[in-house]
Amino acid sequence: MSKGKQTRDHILLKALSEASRFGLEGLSIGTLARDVGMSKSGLFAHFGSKSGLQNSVVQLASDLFVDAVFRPAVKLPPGEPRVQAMFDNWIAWASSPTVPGGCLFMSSSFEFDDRPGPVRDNLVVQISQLHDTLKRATAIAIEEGHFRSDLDISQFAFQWHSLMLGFHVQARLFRAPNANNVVGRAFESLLATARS
Amino acid sequence: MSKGKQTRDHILLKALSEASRFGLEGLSIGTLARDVGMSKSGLFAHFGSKSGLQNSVVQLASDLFVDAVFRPAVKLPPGEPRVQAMFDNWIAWASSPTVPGGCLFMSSSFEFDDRPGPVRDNLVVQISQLHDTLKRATAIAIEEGHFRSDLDISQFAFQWHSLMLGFHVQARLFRAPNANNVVGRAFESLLATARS
DNA sequence: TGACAACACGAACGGTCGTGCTATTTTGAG
DNA sequence: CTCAAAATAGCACGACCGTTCGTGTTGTCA
Repeated sequence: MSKGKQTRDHILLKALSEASRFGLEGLSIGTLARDVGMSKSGLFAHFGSKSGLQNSVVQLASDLFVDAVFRPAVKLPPGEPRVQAMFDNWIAWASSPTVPGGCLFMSSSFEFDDRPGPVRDNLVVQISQLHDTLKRATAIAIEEGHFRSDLDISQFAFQWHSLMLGFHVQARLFRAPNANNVVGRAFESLLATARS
Repeated sequence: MSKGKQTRDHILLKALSEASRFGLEGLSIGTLARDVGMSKSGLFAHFGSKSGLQNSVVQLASDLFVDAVFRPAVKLPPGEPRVQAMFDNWIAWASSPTVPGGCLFMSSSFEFDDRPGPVRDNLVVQISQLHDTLKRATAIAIEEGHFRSDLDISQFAFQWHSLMLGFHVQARLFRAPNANNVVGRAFESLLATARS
């Protein structure tokens, strides 16, 4: 890997960490440059603009999310085991030191819902893909006979996604120590209504 | 009402509108002053600091929320009717022109979860009260015999709250036209699991 | 090793940020 | 009508914002 890509990756990892805490808009090129120990202009040249930096962070977040949440899950038997693994991995990812402020897609969903532009567009694409993967996993669980055949897939994915948002609020805003248990029980009861 | 209070209220209403779109941190004293047609320093004097302005906006949001969501609901018969009314009113509030960016507490929960300070503290208090009111309404529905006596109140409130967050994402990020229907069905199915 | 591209730097730009001051205007009570 | 108090404006500040430019330094490959 060339020197440039190495630096770029180093910057982005730090930027993702910052963005998870203070938002994508909270990213500051000057502060970020100081944190990684280089000049503002040197860092800036890697991305061309602030929105370029933000989009790169979103891309990295997406890649790491897939690696941490989805990819390990598909190694398990199809159907409910995969669904359960995706849920568990997602919770674990949201508590990973890579994103000390929690899953970037959770906070960014609210930060950019009313900020038109390329970053918002990119976020919508990435989060839609995420949401679609949830639906696909649900569909497979139906095919495998684990879930009811008349289960509404969109409805299930929506409730699943909602629970993850609720978890974020309990864990990060309220700092509730039992947030993991609460969301776990809620998901289990969601599973119960879905089983055949 | 004195002239000062009048101006203050006018400022805060506009500030709430802005904050619902771009976040409490996205508020800018200069921009806000231009919008309401007064000088930066004149506006500033009303709040003493930016966090003073932010806290005042949170307070206003809380007052208006109670007026729009909770107060009309308690005029209904206690129990499930009130729960249902709170849900409906909350959805309506999130689409009200007063908050063109949606319910402020939804977005602020994610914006300030990692920003220590007086604004975060204030938000935690207000949103906790909100959450407690959900729990109280649930408890009453149990007392009235509408809900199962062994229903876990915290669990119910958590799932309720989560659905509202999910609704925000569907409606505002994805701009899903059927967001109201989706969340409505989800809440109905949540009610179904809670009934005795 | 020499040459060229890739990379990083420092300085500066026009703006906006929140926040102090001091004046001036406006308000409302006696 | 008067006059103190309240409200607003004007101006300036230091800091930081994203961005541009010209120049040096460093890595990469022939």
